Amino acid sequence: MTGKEPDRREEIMKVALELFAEKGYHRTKISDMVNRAGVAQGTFYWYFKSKAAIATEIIQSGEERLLEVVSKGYRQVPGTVQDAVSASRSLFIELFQFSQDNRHLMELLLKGMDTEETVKEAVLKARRKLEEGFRQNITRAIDLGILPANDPTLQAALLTSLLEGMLERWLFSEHSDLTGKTADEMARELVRFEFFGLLGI
Amino acid sequence: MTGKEPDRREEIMKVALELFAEKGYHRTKISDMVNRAGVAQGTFYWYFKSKAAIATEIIQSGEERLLEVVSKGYRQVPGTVQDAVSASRSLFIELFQFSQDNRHLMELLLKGMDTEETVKEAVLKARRKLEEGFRQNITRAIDLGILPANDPTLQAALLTSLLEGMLERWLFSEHSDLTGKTADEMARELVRFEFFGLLGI
Amino acid sequence: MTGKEPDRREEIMKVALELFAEKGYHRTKISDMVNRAGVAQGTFYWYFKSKAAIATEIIQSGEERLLEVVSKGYRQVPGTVQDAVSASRSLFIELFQFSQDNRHLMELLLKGMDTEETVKEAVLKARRKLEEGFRQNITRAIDLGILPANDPTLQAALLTSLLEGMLERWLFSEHSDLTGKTADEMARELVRFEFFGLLGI
Amino acid sequence: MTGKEPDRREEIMKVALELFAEKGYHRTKISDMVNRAGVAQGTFYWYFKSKAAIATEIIQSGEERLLEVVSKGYRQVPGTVQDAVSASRSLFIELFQFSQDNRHLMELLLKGMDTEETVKEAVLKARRKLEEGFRQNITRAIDLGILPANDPTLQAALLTSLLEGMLERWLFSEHSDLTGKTADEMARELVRFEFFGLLGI
DNA sequence: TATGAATGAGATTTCATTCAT
DNA sequence: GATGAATGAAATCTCATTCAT
Repeated sequence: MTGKEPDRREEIMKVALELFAEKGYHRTKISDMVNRAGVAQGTFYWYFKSKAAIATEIIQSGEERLLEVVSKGYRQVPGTVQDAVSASRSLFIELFQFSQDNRHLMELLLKGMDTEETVKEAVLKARRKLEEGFRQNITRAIDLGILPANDPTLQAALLTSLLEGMLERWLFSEHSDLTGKTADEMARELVRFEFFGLLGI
Repeated sequence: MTGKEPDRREEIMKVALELFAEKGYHRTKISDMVNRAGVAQGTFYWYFKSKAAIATEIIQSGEERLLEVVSKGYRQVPGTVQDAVSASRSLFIELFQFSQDNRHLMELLLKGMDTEETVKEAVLKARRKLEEGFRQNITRAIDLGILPANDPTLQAALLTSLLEGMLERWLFSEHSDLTGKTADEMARELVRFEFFGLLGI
Repeated sequence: MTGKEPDRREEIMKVALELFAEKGYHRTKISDMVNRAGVAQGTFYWYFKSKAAIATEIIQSGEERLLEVVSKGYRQVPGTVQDAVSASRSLFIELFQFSQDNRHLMELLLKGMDTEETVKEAVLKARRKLEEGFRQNITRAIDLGILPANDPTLQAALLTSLLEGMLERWLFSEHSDLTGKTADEMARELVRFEFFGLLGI
Repeated sequence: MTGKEPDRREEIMKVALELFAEKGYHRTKISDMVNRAGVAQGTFYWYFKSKAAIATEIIQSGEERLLEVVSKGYRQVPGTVQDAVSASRSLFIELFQFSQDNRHLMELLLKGMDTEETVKEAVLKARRKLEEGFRQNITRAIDLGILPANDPTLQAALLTSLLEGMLERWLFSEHSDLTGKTADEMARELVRFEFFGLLGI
């Protein structure tokens, strides 16, 4: 009544995200969600149209928050290469931190490809938007004469690949040495490679 | 006797791989496989224990062929940076070509994460082995003084991320400009970035 | 609310027991049960984990009711042989009557040996408890000096064999002359043999 | 060629009987039989029409051998009660020994009731014939004035119940104390009860 | 809003039996 | 006689979704 009672909808979304991340989309059953949320099976369908719908909604709301981070990171206009490097570094620090705070979401975004068409679409859209953000930034840097005039779409693809792959290893791969690193360290390494490649300092 | 009679086992594996790539693991039913292969439902179970079993077997046999490409690509010993660059380039050309010729397999390897535990393990194992191949090569280049002494595990992770991400975009993303490029062009761009980063020539 | 609405769970158990008795465990399909109960296939699984589970539950609840009969029959303390004979006779009358009223249950208990391990265990447990009841009674009669001091475990085995065999013939064997007899007559004959053997009056 | 080559038919029947006894009729698959017999799946159907057919045949051939034992045991004509007791005792010794030597067969006969109709019929027929043997013997003893003139059909039923139950406990029940007894001891106890009941010496 | 019982389409798997060689 | 691959009917079970209250 006062706005303090536990918001069922939020609660269900929260546990759904947890479960999707833990077990994957297909192995998560509606019954798992409602059990963990402590509500009845029917209640789920009062709040959500279907399993695909809740997944899609989770992804979309995650996408918004993710893009916010990206857009915030691109506010300053770099003047020199050094400016661009440090701008990039702070963006990636933000991104790694966001991912750490939202690891369930990131797991869904990075692995949730074998699902119903609509869910898959939502995932792809979110990832494409991220890549598009990178592309715009690269284009601007080229326009400003900071980066050489290479194909910005391609560069964005390379950069996003790098980010996605490193996030996956950092957050989810027990077999990787990266698990122990901080968001800062990860960002630093990624940016070094981004600008200078294997031969870089 | 003639070597012409249809090998049911091979046929079912071929069809299964196609379907896994087309529709994903979960949306592929045993009935889809046997219908397309033109055999009875029971025949599937004569050859394979379960759906997870056929997927695992497909992945393992793919892993072998993939690693063969990688090991072949690492035979020459580079003397200079230029040697290393061109060795890397030919390896990646091979890898992109292999992936193009085995796009279904690659789809499974790159996207098959929401599956039964055993299948997922097989996928991860294959990808880890690939990364390990890269790591060894980088280590050797550092030992030879060709690359700066950075953490080779990290570099391998960066490199594999790059490859996996670019393969995904090149082969499966209709939204990407990359679709039109040749294996050669992809390899060339990837290697440029690999060695010189965004700032490279 | 009215106590009249059909209890699905009870209904399914009732129907299942009927079918187990009519057709045997293996020839009874889940579909038979739900068809006869007039519910959907899935409903079965709302109430029971599996076919073995419903059978086990049926047997266990039957065991309880059966043992109640036995324990009730053992209340009076016999003073003479004649007391013991008539106590035994009234117990067996109860047992034959119970069996007639629960012929389906008895069929399961007497014939349900070729089933899943868990079901078989439940059947054996019920039968062992019955035999144990007999053993205690015989022991008491020996202690009271009413019966000669022979091995009570053995005597109980002999007695239970008699009961089980005669129940099987009486209830289920169309080839037997026994079918026409009443519970009273069956008990009387059994008890005569129990105490005096073939040579008895 | 020489009559020495392993008789496939016999071999399959032997393992089938083993398996029926070990696992029950339903849990025994044709594939189990042929695996253990070391022949191909198809071979089974060269020798037997069906699973039910082999079971039926096993039971029928067992029935013959069992009845032979019974008929042999009934050759002497008793003059006194003591004669009858000792004749009965030697018959039961034979029967217990036969059962020990043919425990798989007896397991099938005593427990094989939840099977296809034809198999069930074969089992029942064998058991009925045994009971009929007892009945004839009792009738004769009554005619000779050795036993009181009670209903011989009923007496036979009681006696067969006793035998079947005790066999089951002796051969197959790990929970029973009887397992350690010899065929002789079992027969002696059974005959004591048969003639004198619980009150007997 | 909330419940939880009920549904039923459909998926996987089993296995006795057949058949071409 | 013998093989073993192939069949397909049928059974069990799952689970997203609906519905009466």
